[in-house]
Amino acid sequence: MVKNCNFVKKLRDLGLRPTKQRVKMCEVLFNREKTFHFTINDLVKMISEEMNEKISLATVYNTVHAFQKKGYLKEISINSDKSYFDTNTSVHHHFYDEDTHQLIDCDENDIDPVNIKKNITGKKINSVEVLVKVASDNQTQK
Amino acid sequence: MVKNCNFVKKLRDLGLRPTKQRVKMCEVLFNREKTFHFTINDLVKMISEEMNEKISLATVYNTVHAFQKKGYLKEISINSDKSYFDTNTSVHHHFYDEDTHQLIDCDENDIDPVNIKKNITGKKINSVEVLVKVASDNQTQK
DNA sequence: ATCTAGATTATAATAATTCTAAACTATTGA
DNA sequence: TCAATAGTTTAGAATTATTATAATCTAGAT
Repeated sequence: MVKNCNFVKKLRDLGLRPTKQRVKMCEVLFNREKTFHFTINDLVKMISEEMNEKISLATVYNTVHAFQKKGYLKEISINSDKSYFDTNTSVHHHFYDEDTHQLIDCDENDIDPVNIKKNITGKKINSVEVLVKVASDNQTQK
Repeated sequence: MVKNCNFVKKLRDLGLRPTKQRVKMCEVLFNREKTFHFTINDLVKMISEEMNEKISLATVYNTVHAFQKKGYLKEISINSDKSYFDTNTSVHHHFYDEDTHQLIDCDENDIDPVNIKKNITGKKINSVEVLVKVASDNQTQK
């Protein structure tokens, strides 16, 4: 458990002003045992459930993007009508359940390191993401 | 090069009525040497350039989704404001250039097979996609 | 305490996609 | 061959996620 004052420090270290909205969002996102996945909509709901006052939608977007840019959140590559974010910023991969639209973390034991043998001149690799799409075994392919 | 009549047969085999819109879209998508990536918007442009009459946007969406469902097109998992499709339906992976927003195919020599050691009970693996995000080497991380 | 750059906010704007319901057409079978 | 019909196409409206705007507010510096 990280205390509020630590979020203030953390935000300062990232070069972000520790406004009360940002600190609150840190609490909601990072003050927990386990990392998790969320959409902006999920987050807005979580915030309104844990708060008296609300945070404007625009601020939620701005702050999530600011956190992402600073490497404090990760965006996950799924083709979806909405964006998914992950509070687990370590290198790891995902299963995506096409029936329930749920994301499941892989840990390092689930997938062997991916060996990239191609490289593109003048470009550096920023990330390597594996997405394993799964669906119910018994249903016909939809 | 596949001739039109073959697209008619192909569509029938897939259980899709060979309407003139669908045949036209087959020509635009599959009547070429190389596979390629596109967004709906790209495709609409390509169609209008290659045709006198236009195909309604709704039909383009419907048909792309029908082709995808039948395995005649693949959707690529990128987080983006728009969906990317691929006429190459074989198992292969992608580089994504974050500077230019271009997708580049990997062939089987570029990335070793991904070894998935986890399995989720009752679920079967539908696809395994690797996305390698690259960006200019000399620029500061944005 | 005051100033100011950076943040927050409500709302409008944008853009991709889906929905709707009417018109159209490929196929079936009489 | 032709009418019936189920499946398609269509224009436009509706929906949804996201971004832009511009006024107000505030954290941090002086």
